[in-house]
Amino acid sequence: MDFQAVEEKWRKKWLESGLWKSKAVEGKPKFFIHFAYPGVSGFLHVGHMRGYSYADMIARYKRMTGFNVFFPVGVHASGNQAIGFAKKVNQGDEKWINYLKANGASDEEIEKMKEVDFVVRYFMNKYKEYWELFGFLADWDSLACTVFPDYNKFIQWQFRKLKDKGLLVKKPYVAPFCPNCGPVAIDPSETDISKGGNAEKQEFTVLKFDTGKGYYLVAATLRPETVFGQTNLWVRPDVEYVKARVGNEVWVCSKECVEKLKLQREDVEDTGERVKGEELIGLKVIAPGAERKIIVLPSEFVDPDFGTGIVTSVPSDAPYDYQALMDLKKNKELLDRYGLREEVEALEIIPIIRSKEWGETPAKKICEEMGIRDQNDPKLEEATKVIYKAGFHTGVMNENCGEYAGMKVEQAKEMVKQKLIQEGKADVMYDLSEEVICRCGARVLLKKTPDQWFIKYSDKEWTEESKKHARIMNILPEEYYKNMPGVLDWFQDRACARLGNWLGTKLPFDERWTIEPISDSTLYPAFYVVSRFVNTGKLQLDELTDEFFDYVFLGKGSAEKPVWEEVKKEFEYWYPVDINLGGKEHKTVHFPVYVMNHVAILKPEHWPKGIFVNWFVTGKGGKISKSKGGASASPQEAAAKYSVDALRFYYAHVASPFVDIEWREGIVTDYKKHVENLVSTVEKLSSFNGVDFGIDEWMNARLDKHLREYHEFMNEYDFRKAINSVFFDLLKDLQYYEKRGGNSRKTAERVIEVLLKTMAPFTPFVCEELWQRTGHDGLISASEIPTPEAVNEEALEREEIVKRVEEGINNIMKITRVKPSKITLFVAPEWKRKALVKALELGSPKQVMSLMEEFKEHKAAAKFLQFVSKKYHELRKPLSFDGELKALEEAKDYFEKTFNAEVVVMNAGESGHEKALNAVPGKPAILLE
RNA sequence: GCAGGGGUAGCCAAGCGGCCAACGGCGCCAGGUUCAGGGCCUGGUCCCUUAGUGGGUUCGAGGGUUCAAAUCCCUUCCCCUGCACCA
Repeated sequence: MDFQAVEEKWRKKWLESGLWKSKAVEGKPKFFIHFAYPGVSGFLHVGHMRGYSYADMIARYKRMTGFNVFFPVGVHASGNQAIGFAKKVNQGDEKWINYLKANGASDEEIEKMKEVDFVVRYFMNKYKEYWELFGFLADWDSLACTVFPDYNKFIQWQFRKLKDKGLLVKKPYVAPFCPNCGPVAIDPSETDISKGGNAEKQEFTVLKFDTGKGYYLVAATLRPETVFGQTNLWVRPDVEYVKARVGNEVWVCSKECVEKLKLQREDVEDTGERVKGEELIGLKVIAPGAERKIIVLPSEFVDPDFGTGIVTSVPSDAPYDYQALMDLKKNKELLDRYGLREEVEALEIIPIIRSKEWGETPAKKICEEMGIRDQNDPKLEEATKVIYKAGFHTGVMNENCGEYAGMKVEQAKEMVKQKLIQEGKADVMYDLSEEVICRCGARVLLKKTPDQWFIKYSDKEWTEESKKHARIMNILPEEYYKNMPGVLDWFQDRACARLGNWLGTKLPFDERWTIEPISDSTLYPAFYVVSRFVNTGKLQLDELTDEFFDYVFLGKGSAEKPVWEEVKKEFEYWYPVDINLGGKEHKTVHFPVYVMNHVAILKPEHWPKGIFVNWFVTGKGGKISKSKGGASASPQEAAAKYSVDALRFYYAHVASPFVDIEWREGIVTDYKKHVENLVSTVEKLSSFNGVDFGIDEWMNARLDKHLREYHEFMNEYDFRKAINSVFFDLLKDLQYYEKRGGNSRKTAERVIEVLLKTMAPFTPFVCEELWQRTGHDGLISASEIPTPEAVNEEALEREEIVKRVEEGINNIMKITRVKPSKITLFVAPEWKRKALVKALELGSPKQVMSLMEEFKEHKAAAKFLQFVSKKYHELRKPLSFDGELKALEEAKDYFEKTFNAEVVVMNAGESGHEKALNAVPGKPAILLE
């Protein structure tokens, strides 16, 4: 079969059919599903298609089981990604342009991508193409984009609602900031930045050391509790330090530090005075907390770009300090130059914290253990981490730490810091743990915004209400359901808007601010209903007033135009959302705010009903990155290579949606074979032309069983199990059916119907094609999946007996290497059945042997009851003697043909043969001769 | 650190109190198929035993609950993910 041609054909037919269009139908059950729309972030790869495909599968299944389905899609373009892309094209960034070309962008398109608007439209259309390629029956009329004016109006309405409810607050905030681009996000995927994705914002305690000369030396530390062990200060002799006015004090620190401080507080001013590090050496200053005079010493490891450029030395607990001190003590020449020999030689380590593992002078211990060479040894970084961690969790403050003596470091840390700040001996500053460079090339620093807008997710009542609702939601997987209340509790206020030039919606009451990408994507499923009306020209942009949204979403006011009424009806029909599907990356970001915003703004009957979280497709050893990903994992290439059906089949079946899967070409190839197998199976079935006989009863019972299981599993969205039943198990059954001589046309037709319809949600193209080829009219996608008849359990059990006998004969033949000419099957006599039933009624194997009394007249009674007792939990109520006999008699021809031997069936009770005693109800004894 | 998830046979991966020596796939072994193009089918794949429905040792490690544990509880080791102006 030419899969690509078939796909093309049905894509077109589906589009023409309008099956994807959604309209409220009074009285018909509805199903609203969507996935968290992708951000404009480059081309997608096969990994992204996994989750999206799940949404389409569910939508298709629901559509084929009597639901009216709404499956809208959208694109998220807020933020600065598209801006960045346009900038790259403008700059002629070769890497980026090659990437665009490799993914099929034409020269004209690339030229046009100098415009941000075009970038957005280009990728939006691209994403839509992927979805169409994969056969989605999505409501294309509802397509929404977060930077389009209609969407903006909706978001502005939403933010006015939040503000009215007092859920927007302003407070100071410190965040990464680029001097050119404004606020940036630091995350490992490095969307906004080009370097430093793993940097963390750290809060330093700035210790102020009084020089007695009208200015302070300042040192930043992450370990304020170690102030008691300070022995000296470190400065770099070659660095020129700055005297800066901070409030009404004068601080001495590095130039870089002044720049950072300026971003974090308003009262910083460079006095223009400079002081060389050298000049500070030998100075005596008062160490805050320790309250004693310590000396300023030279060192090499101090980085003017980190902290304040001056370091307080705690050689007991800081490996760098310890090593620098040791180095200095050895360096007589240097000491003599500064005339510090005596004082430095007299410096002693002051133990202040003790821990089980590292004792009282951890820095010394670890430096010795790790064999640190000198203060420039890179291993010091690691040593510092180890000691910091151990000290923080297991450390206890020593007696020489005043009121903190005996206290755990974990506790003391914060208390010491607070006290120092209170007493005016310390302050706070923020710095990044490593260098961060913006996409534009500038250095990213931390900046304080005094009046940052936040959404007040910390609100107690709101959180509680949301948690309460989450409990009645259908959240998959189960672990996430259990986790959701915790996530909602953990979710604190979120900065929701940023200054500067970003794509997105302006805050309606303060247009300097652009709403940040997460915050403008919380209530948007509601907007899909509206966007359909806008896209089809039934609503004009200027009609999207607050009154309109109030009326449609909240039922407030009255319809100014008839179309308002219509939109409202649609909204009320489709809402709430049945499933919001998204990747696991949304677990602690999008989903909680999605729930909370619904709870805050909409009526309870419109709060979301379900969340479905899917995991990723990874490359070898990591994520397939869409920005770095090659064309090999592109949806188009994969589709051409394996067929879309094979890919969808792969997603649905290869593993649970709730685990990561590794993209392996060989595995996908297997699924392509399975699709081919589906085709050939249906072709074969079409040629069946016989009539029903015994085995058809079994085949039909199996079909019913598979159908029943299929629907059960699909209701839990367990695609893998559903497919196992209705595809893999069914094909096995079919093989067996043929082996047993089945060839009924009627049965074959039923198999075809069940197979194609149940598989249609997963492999829609090939099912549609085969449906047509087997002479059916209409779209299979628009048909109903059959529901099962009552399963004929007895027919199933009869065949199980036949299978057991066949297996038994094979076993015995193999072991004995006997090729029998006569096979005798001994059917367990009636009394054994009676005994078995009675035993099962006892409910436990314990008392089984007490039945001995009743059956003692039978020679095999003891042996049989022992067997029953032992296998108690495996045994089930047996078929009647006649039923078993019938099964074997019917299969007699089959056995004779298979084993080429005479087959005799008889009542074990009427045979004197020793083997006959082994007969068990449902499992005849076998004699080969 | 805080929060969450996980460790199952050579590998991937189901199972989550009895029907489990443990689904399925890959790999490997044997056999079949007038079979040559990343085929298909049958059987085997922890050890032993055997005219089949039997025994022993397994599900990171160590304890415990139970008539019964891969499955529940405790302790312990190891791995992964998230931690917020990122979608």
